[in-house]
Amino acid sequence: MPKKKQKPYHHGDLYETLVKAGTELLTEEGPENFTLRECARRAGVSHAAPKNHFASVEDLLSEIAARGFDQFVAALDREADSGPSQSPADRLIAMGRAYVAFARANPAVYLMMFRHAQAFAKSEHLQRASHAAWMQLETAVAAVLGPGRDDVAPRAAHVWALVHGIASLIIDRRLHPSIDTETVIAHSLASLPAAIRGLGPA
Amino acid sequence: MPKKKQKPYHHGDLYETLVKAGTELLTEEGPENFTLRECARRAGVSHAAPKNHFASVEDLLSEIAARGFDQFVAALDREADSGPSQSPADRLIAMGRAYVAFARANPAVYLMMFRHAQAFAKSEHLQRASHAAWMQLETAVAAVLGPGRDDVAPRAAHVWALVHGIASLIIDRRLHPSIDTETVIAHSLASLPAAIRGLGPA
DNA sequence: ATATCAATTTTGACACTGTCAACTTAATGT
DNA sequence: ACATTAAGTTGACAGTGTCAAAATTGATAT
Repeated sequence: MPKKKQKPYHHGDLYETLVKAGTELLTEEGPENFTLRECARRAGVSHAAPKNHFASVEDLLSEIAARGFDQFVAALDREADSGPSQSPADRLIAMGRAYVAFARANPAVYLMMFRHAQAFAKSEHLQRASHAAWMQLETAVAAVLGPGRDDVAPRAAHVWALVHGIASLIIDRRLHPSIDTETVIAHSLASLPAAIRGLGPA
Repeated sequence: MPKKKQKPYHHGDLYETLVKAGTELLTEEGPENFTLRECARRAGVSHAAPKNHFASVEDLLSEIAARGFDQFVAALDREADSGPSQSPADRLIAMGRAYVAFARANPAVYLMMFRHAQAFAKSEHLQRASHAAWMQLETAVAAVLGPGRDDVAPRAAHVWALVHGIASLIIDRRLHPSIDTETVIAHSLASLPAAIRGLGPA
């Protein structure tokens, strides 16, 4: 668990500086080239200085991921209500579009946000922020389903899986270049409301 | 590009031994703890011996991923025709179930199969095997859609995104423990045929 | 104001890693 | 039989995360 921000001593505010430098390094050089020592270099301190604020490199990445979730939730909230229509289905689709857009705009941070569970267990901030994102999704899905449904959670998981899958395939460049990304996003999201409502007792 | 398998010299067949040792190391210790030197150790050779067969650690991982794709395609083919029904929709759902099952059974290898695009460009085997998996999916989706559709590719991408998303969320333990995994899989896959067919000119 | 004290940072070290060059060993072809 | 080439070993280099000890800095108490 990273220490809480204290009063600035020598450096000023190394904790925040490291988070900022780390985020920049991550987005500029990619997750593969992320290095704690390079973060320290960019922050202008020695290689072992981060130890006082982050017990390990994982802790720094967890904090970066947690802040990614904060921005993520804010972005989805913003976009959900920005469209012309206000129907729950349209809101859900708008959120899905914002979800994928966020992932494409911040691929490296997005990857950190959805890494192995191990990092999640150790960071309170990350757990909290991640939970907030889930609640946001569950609420939107519940609105589409209407009252009296007992399967909100699995349906929300369905939505999450689809948008997460689209985002992941795009980020990792798994889709063949001949496939139009925007079409995939539009078609897939459009089918979502009907898909989660279910098609009767078939 | 890794060299082709030759006749055994000193070791016997180090190429194959390294692939096997690497796969075991990957599944036993996870991607984070994968090390070329540990592969060499397990193969009983010196730390630099792999250099003769794999120019870099990425090349070994690419070969492991390529073989994962081979098994993957075989497993999906097997499962697609194993069910009682033979309708295209049921076949697609069976393939989806097999997809997720494979990912859960081989999480580490699965991750390597869908990692950075960079590795894909360098390995012919990986490119070929990955392409075969895509063709397999496109064929199954085309059967569900029926003839005369010009949107097979984006619909196939939709299917891929959903199953990849489900598999990824499960592997990374992102779903809350209170959510029943099997229900999510069953519900999500069940909605797939109707979702990709589209719901008419709504 | 000065001395104390604790938080912060630096220095140096350790055990790792991937990769490379040079050397040694083994197998093959002629 | 011997030269050639492939395969494996040894040793090195730069770089990493983490740790312990030392040094430095700012705040605090006297």
